[in-house]
Amino acid sequence: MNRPAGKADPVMFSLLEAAHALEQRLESALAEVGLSMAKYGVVSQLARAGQPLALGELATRQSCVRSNMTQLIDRLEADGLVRRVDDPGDRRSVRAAITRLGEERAAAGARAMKRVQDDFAASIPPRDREVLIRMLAGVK
Amino acid sequence: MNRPAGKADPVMFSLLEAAHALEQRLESALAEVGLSMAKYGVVSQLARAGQPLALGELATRQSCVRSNMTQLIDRLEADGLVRRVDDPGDRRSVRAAITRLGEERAAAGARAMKRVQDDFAASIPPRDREVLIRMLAGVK
DNA sequence: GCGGGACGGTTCATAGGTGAACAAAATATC
DNA sequence: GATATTTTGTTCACCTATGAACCGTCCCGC
Repeated sequence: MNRPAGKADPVMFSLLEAAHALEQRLESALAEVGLSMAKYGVVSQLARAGQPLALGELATRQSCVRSNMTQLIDRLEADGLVRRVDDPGDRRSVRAAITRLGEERAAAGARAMKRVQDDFAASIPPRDREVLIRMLAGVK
Repeated sequence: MNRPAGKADPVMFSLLEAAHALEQRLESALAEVGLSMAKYGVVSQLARAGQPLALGELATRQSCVRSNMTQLIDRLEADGLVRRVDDPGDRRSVRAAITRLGEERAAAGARAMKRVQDDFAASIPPRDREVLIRMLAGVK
């Protein structure tokens, strides 16, 4: 994202840089199957749910605001990965239904994610794993 | 950023979540002095440089593309924290000069950053510090 | 000296994110 | 049952970021 620069304590910035590098790797792995992190989040959520989900529900699950989900679903709909469907039980609500193509992309995306993840796991010495988990939990 | 969700390996996502939480804390600490991470990066760079810097140079230092710096400087100029000045030696070049107000904000931003940083450092057991540094370096 | 790159900044389209304001619909509350 | 409140999605304005296209300027090689 940016270079806060300066001498500063290197640990915090190392953490931010490492996370950023990791995000870049995930983004480019997903890009190969025509997805972004944001889009993958939604289609994988829908694929796992096995049924259409309300936009507000999706926003909650992806921890973002509703207006963001509106736009994201606009783009996913334009990509043909998702369809907006009415909720017969609540006329305010709009639900997102995954398409066949969306399911295929979600599956391909999951494989791409797994490759990066395995790669990452392999770069962490098993001995250090617990230490890392413990420290990261403390940051939240 | 988003919730990749699923069971998945928790370590990678813990790292991403921790970094995200940290970024949020930095953003809100800076927001109290009217800055964002992006803006702080530029004004602190200029304050440290002690002289106007070319936009391309700033973009390189902040690791972003030049078009992004153009817009960021637009906003900083609107905020009155920075001024565009000509480079007498190269008529293509545009340099950013920090204003008095910009210097004040940079200083206030640095204090805000330091608070978060100290807070973060305190949450890392000194014993684990080296382990964390080593692992994060391996992720790059 | 001049023609062709290389370089520097801007503009535009696109993507992803936020928060405020809004209309329509669903619920409470009385 | 009529009124007030909450909830839902959208729209809008804004911020940050990228990459392509563009234009003016600089500089190199000939």
